[in-house]
Amino acid sequence: MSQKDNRPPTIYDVAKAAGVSISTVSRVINASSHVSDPTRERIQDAIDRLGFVPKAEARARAMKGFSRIGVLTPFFTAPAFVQRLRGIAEGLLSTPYELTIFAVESIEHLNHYLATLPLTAHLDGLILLSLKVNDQSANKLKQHDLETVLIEFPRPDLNTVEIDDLAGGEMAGNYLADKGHQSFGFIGDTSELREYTILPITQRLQGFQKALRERNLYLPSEFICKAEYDVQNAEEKIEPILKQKNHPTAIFAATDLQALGVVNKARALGLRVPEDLAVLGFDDLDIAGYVGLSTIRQSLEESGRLAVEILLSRIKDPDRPLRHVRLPLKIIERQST
Amino acid sequence: MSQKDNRPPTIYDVAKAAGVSISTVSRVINASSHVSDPTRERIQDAIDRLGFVPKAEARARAMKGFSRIGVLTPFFTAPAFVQRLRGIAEGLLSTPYELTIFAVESIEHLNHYLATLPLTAHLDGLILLSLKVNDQSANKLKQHDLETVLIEFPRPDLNTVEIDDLAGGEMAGNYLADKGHQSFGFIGDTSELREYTILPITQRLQGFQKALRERNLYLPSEFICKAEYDVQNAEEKIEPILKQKNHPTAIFAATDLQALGVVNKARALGLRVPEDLAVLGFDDLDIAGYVGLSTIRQSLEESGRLAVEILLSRIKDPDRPLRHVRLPLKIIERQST
DNA sequence: TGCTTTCACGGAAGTGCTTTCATGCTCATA
DNA sequence: TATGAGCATGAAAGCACTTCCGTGAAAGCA
Repeated sequence: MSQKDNRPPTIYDVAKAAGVSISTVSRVINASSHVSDPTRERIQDAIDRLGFVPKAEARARAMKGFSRIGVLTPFFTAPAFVQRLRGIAEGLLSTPYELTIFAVESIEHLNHYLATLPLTAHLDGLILLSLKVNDQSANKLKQHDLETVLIEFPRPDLNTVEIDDLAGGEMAGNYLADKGHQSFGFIGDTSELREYTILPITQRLQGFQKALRERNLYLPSEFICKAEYDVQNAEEKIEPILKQKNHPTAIFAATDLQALGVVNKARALGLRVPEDLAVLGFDDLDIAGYVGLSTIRQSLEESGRLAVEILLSRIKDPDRPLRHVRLPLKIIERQST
Repeated sequence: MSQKDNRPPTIYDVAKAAGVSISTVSRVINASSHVSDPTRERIQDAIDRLGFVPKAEARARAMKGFSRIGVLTPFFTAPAFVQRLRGIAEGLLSTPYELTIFAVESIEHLNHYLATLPLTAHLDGLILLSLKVNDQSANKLKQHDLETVLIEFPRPDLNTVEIDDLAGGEMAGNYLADKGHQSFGFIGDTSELREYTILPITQRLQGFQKALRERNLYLPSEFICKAEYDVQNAEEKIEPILKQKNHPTAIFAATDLQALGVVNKARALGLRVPEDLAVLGFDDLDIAGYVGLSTIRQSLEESGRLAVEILLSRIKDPDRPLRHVRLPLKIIERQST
């Protein structure tokens, strides 16, 4: 019995017990591969037998960062956030970084997070999804050297991943006009509910109007409609418009969920989609593919992956310049137009 | 400028700034005597100025009462996991607990997590989503006193939240038979792809068959169909069945995504849903509501909330007995049946 | 004045871990 | 047969501290 008195076992004891070097033990404790199965097993065995627990303090010392990246997200009720999150998780998959999610549910909550996370959360990096960052918070982040990437919120002094909502609106207008439509409608969501998120429907609408205007087409204000970000509410709000005898023949919805509501209601009213009514969404959620909705793809997963990429590259080398990536948009034509 | 870039200051930085050796700084930090007053003051000054916090201490503090709960999930590609996660996040919202997500992508990966997380992750609790836990891993969890809740995997020695898939299948059978159907089909997913997850379609199928048998109805094996967990693949796989002249009039899909594929394909083939073909799904994903799919609700969010509740109550009082909750299922009738 | 104490302080050796680099090994390729 | 690619492994160099030991100078005592 070569037990070291009654002191807690160290990695050396484990190594000796398993007949390997401490490096190899460290490898099996951490995710690293490059350890053969039999060896790994022997080591696991020794760990269990000795009741070895790595001392957190020693680890902290030896390790560079915390291996933690945090994501601040409006409470993920919306599919768009989920898909972005998926991209983030995917990007982090082959890295040693942990993914910790902080759900934001009010603007105070957000600002509280932004004030305290850099100090107490022990993060190497932070990604914010569609959240407003004011000057004060931004300074705090920079002051504490917490690398940050903003998705879907512009800020010259922080890394950002954005899309061009105005251009997206224009694409929609041009696309529908090219299809020969003459009368249009728009449905967007009322984002006033949440002051801390931004859902830039206004810009999408402006782009849409701009494209139409340039072709001498017109979007009547009575065909502009706002609804909550939700299928059912969109169904209700669009109903009076679709019931008019000369309803628009093409509707651009600022989000896929609302586009789906429009399609549902149209069908329920006996309108054929796309023959009687073309519907174009925005986002390209998974669900758009499932139900054959034409839409403008904004590469949600990609935005997450990209944010991770930017974050990790800056963590690795803080001297890299800030990046402001604008993701391309693309019309995905399916069966609703 | 002798600034150490952006890295947090170390004891060396303080020593240099105060013009002393690190030993002396260490003495000051640890309140040891044998330091002259002027020197002590100079050092304190430097400490304050640099905002020095001993790293190990910081780490230890961070990990002390961790307030961290981890979720192991098959890489959240499937909406069902997302909804469970949503329930978990919701349950954690008003608590001081952080939510850290560990995405599992292979069985080795899972077992590695199970072997090392109890040691190094500093978690107060762990929730596993639809993941297989073997005896060895379970022992490890218990041995390290890591409170654990399993969702959708049965184990008498750990807390569990489950549903009764067999009963769910029976509900489907009874429901469709009550509607007067005489000929049935089934589509389920091939979960062989991922040995680490469990998608208990077999039981759903068995329950379905059982209910039908008890009414002297029959599910022909040529109408049992397996597809990947995916809308498009379901569309493809169900096509030959729907094309037969006496195709079934009711199809039970073991998951909503596949149900949706069936509905899509049926419509594409000119069949009316539900007049010519009734389709019943399983899960009640958000999307089921969006597209009017009848389904069997398994309260995905609720499973997450419940898991959190169980976990927190056991963390608070480890003497509470293990819990094995079985969530009720409910038929949600919409437009596809 | 000479000698021991005392005490502030620096040097350097641990501490328990991670990580980089070097090495030998086995296969597959030229 | 030479070559190298890939991988499991060990040796050793950190990491950010603590602590032990030793030194020189001031202080105390005769």
